[in-house]
Amino acid sequence: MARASTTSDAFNAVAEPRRREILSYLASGERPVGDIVASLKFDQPSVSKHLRVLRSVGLVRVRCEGRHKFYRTNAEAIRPLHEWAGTFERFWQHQLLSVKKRAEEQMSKLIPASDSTDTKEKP
Amino acid sequence: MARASTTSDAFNAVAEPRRREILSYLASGERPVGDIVASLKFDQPSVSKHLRVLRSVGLVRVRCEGRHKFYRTNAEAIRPLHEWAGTFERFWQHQLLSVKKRAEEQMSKLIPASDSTDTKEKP
DNA sequence: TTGACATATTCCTATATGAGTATGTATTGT
DNA sequence: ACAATACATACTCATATAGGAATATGTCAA
Repeated sequence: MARASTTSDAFNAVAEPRRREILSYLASGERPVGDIVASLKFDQPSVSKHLRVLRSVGLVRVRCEGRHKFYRTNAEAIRPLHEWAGTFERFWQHQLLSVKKRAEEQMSKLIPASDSTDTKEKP
Repeated sequence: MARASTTSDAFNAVAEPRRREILSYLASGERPVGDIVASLKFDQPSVSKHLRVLRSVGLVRVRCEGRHKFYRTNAEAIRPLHEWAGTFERFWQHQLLSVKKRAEEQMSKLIPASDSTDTKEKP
């Protein structure tokens, strides 16, 4: 089996760095395609194709006005990603604590008289 | 050009659903490969290959002990993903507010006498 | 209508999968 | 030494890109 389609979900869609750039660019407000091309310096067909992928998974929305199409990021669609990653937050916090604790233990070995915290000594 | 390698960064690595499952499974503590195979019901070679991808981008760590290899999720490596998605948080909050406001405006149209907030009327 | 402008689509190609199967490599127990 | 156990790697195959070039579609303006 090949890799899952880029249009299969937000995870696959944002795996492409240029699509992430486009999302960031469009986050603060809608812009016509030409602005993306001019600002990010990608080929126009490339931008169109990336937008198609992003649109297919709901990461961007379009508003047509004459010959312009205004795209904007649909931040809501990024939330599942944020939440999935967030389920690991307590683990990396735990890891940081462990690292801190080990560092402090090393400290106490090197400077046995000192406490492992940076609390001022009581005079 | 083809799609970027799955081993090019965490974004590409977690695009694969099975790899996300493995990461979640290994988040709470280290497990031997056999446990992953037994619990998630993937083929053993498939698990090994996914672990290889995850390891190459630092999403998992290994500890070898005899003929067992204990893998664990390195949550720290998921943080950049969480933070990237987090940069959109204020936008989706803004979107939710807009939706709420529009809904309330609709409400006031339907029930002109009522205020757009749920504040009790002063008697 | 005709031309200019803004976007989208098509065609091509090199490359990278992921699943399945078979096989290789350590390491342990007897 | 030998068999069993635990993982990793190699091979094949169907499929999905992403970029580049060329072209198509749609809309406005004179």
